[in-house]
Amino acid sequence: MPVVTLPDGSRREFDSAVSLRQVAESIGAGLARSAVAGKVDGRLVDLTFNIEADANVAIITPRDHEGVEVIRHSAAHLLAQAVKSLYPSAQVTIGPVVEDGFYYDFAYERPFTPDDLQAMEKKMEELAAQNLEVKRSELPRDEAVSFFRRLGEDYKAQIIESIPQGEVLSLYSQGDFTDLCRGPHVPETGKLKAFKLMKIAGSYWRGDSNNEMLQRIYGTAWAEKKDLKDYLHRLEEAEKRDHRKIAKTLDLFHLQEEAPGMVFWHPAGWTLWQTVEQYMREVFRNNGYQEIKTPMIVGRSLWEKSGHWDKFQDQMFTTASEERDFAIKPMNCPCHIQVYNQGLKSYRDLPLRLAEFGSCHRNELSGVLHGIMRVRGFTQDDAHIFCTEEQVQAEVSEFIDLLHRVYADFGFGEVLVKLSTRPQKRVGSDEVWDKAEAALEQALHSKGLAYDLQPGEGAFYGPKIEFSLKDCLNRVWQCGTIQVDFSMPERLGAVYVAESGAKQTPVMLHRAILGSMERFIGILIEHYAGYFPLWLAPTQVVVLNITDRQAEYAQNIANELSSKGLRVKTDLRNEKIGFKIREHSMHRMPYLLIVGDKEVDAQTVTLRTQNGNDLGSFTLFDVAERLVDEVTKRAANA
RNA sequence: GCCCAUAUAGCUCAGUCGGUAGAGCACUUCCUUGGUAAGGAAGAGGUCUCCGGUUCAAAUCCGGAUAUGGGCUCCA
Repeated sequence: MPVVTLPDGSRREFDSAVSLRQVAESIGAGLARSAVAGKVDGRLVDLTFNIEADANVAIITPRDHEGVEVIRHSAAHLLAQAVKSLYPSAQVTIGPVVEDGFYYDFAYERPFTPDDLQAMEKKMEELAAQNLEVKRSELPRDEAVSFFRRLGEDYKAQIIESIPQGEVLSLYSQGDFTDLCRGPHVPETGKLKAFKLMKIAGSYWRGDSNNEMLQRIYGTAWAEKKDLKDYLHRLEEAEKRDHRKIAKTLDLFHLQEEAPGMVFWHPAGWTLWQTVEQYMREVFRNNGYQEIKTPMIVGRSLWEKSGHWDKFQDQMFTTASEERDFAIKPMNCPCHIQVYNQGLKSYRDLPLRLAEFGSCHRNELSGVLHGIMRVRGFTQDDAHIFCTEEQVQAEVSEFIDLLHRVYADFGFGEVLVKLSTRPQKRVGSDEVWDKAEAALEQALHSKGLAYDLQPGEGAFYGPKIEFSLKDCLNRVWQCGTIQVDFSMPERLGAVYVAESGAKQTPVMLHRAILGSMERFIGILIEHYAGYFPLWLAPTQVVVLNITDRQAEYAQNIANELSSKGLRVKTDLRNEKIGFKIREHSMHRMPYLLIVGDKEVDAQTVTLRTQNGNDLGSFTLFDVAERLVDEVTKRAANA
C-alpha cells in the first residue's frame, strides 16, 4: 500500500503498486495528458515506472526544464529511428541532450546531404504523427551485446561492452526501432511536437581524433512550437551581433586569404583597440606594473631552454637567418624572465610586476580559426609577477580585485571563477603545490567568491584560476587567468638574493585580464552589437550641417570638441539632413550634433542620441562638458 | 589537422537546361540648399577565389588547391 508524497506535501495512498501514469491520472486528466516523465525519490523515471513502496513523487511535464530535456532526448531517438528507416545500413552510436537541443552520431557509408536532413526531418514528423508507444524493457549486459551484434550495430555493442558485466541495461522500442538507453523517455512519440534538424557535422568516435569520423546531426527540440520559434529568433538575433558582420558595417578590420588568422585593423577598429590598450596601460600604471616590450623573434636556444621547442614546435612559426633557427614568440614569459635576469635582484625588489602588450603568434590548426575570436597572431595584456612564496596570496588577491574592476568598466557584471589544481603529470614537490593551491584558495575565500573546483586541470607547472565573463546573451567567455609557475623561473635561471644572503628562485605568476586583445574586442563588439558606450566608440560624435551656409560653423564646433579630446567627425555633404542622420544612425554613432541657421544665430547646437532622442539645444560649452563627463565616467549607453 | 557546406561588382545577394553575367545599396558626375532614419537623373564598375579536366562552348559539370562558415579535436 504505497503512500505517495507530492511536491506540495500532499499525500495519496494507493491500494497496490501503481504506475506513475496512474498517479498522474489520480491527480487530474490534464496532468496525465501532458506528463512526459516522473521523478521518484529524486530519480527521473518513465511514466510506466511502478511505485511499490512509499515515495516522494513528482510528475514531470514539458513545463519543467527536465521535461524539455526528456523531450530532447526522445527527439534524438526519433531521429535515430527516422535514419534507420530511411538508411537501414546506417549504424547508430550515441544521441545525448545538449544545450537547446540534441545530436545523434551515425556511421554511414556516404556523407549525409542537406537533402537527407530534410528527408529525416520529414520522416520524424511522420513517426511523431503515428504516436508510437515508447516501450521500455531490460536485458542483461551480455544479452544486450549479442542483441545489438545481431542487428549489426557494432558501435552500440562496443558501448555496452564497456559497461561492467552483470549490469542490467534498459532498452527503448518505438515501432520497429530499438535503442539502448538509460532513459527516461516520453510515453509516446506524439509528445514530440516542436523540433528541427539544424546541421550536419563531423565528430570523432568517442571524441578521440585517432578514431574514425562519424556524422553528427544536430537538432533542436522544445515543448511547444512557440518555444521553437523563439529559439530560432534568438539565433537570428545572435547572428546580427556577429563581430565579423558588424566589423564590415563599421569598417573595423578585415582578414584575407594571404594571412589566415591575422587581423588587418582599419582606422575605426584600431581606434577601438587603442582605447582599450590605453585604458589597460593606465590600469597597469595605477597598479604597480611596469610596462616593457620584448622581441617578437627569438633564437631557438631560448625556446630549447624554456622547453617550448620540444613541446610546442608544431605550433610555433619559425624562421632562419645566418644559419640560425628562430621562432616567432608564442608567449611572452621567457622574454620577461630575460628582462628580470638583467641585474641582480634583491628580495627588496619583489614583487616585481612586468607587463607587456605582447604580440604572439601560434600556428593553430586551420579548422579552429574563427573571425578575430580565435586567431594565429594575437596580443595579450600579459604580465608576470615575480615574487616570493609568501607574497603569492596577496598578489592573487589584489589581482582578483583589479580584474573585477576592469570587467565592470567594460560593462560586464557577472564573473565566473574556476580553480584548477595539480594534474597527474607535474613538476615541483607536493609541499610547494600544497602551498600554492592553498594560497589561491584562500585568496578566493577572502573575496567571498564562489568558484568551480577543477581537480587535476592545472598546468604541469602550477595551479591556476580562470575567470570568465558573461555577455548580454548569457554566453560565457573565459578571458582572465592567474597561474602560479614553479618551473620556468628555475629553468631560465631567475634568482633573487634573500634576506639571508642566499640566492633563491622567485615564484612567477602569469596573469592576464582581457586575455587576447583581438578576442576581447570581438567579445565587446558582440556584447554591444556595435553600439559601444561613448568612451569606446571609434567616433563619438558627428557634426551635421543642414545646408552649406553652416559649414564653417559646424567645422568650428568640431574643432572645439576635438580639442577637448573627443573623437569627432563632420558631415558637410550636400545631402538632406534625414539622409545624413539615417546613415550615421546605421553606423551606430553615439551622438549627432545638428546645426542649421537657428543654431548659428543662437550660437548653439542640437544634440541627437543614437536611439533617436532629440535632446534639444545646448551651448557648445554644455555639450562638451556633457560628453567629456560621459567619457570620463565610462558610462554605459542610456 | 578531420567531417560537411560555401566562394559571382566595394557590400548584400539573383543567375533556370552548359550558350562568356544581373539587381539593390555604395561609388563618380550633374540637378537639388532640403530641419531629425533613404530627393532626382545619368555614368562607371566583373580573370564569376585559384589551377587543371570534360565539351564546339563552363560562373554553371568533374578533379585538385586555398580561404571562409558550422562542428570534432586542440588550446603552453
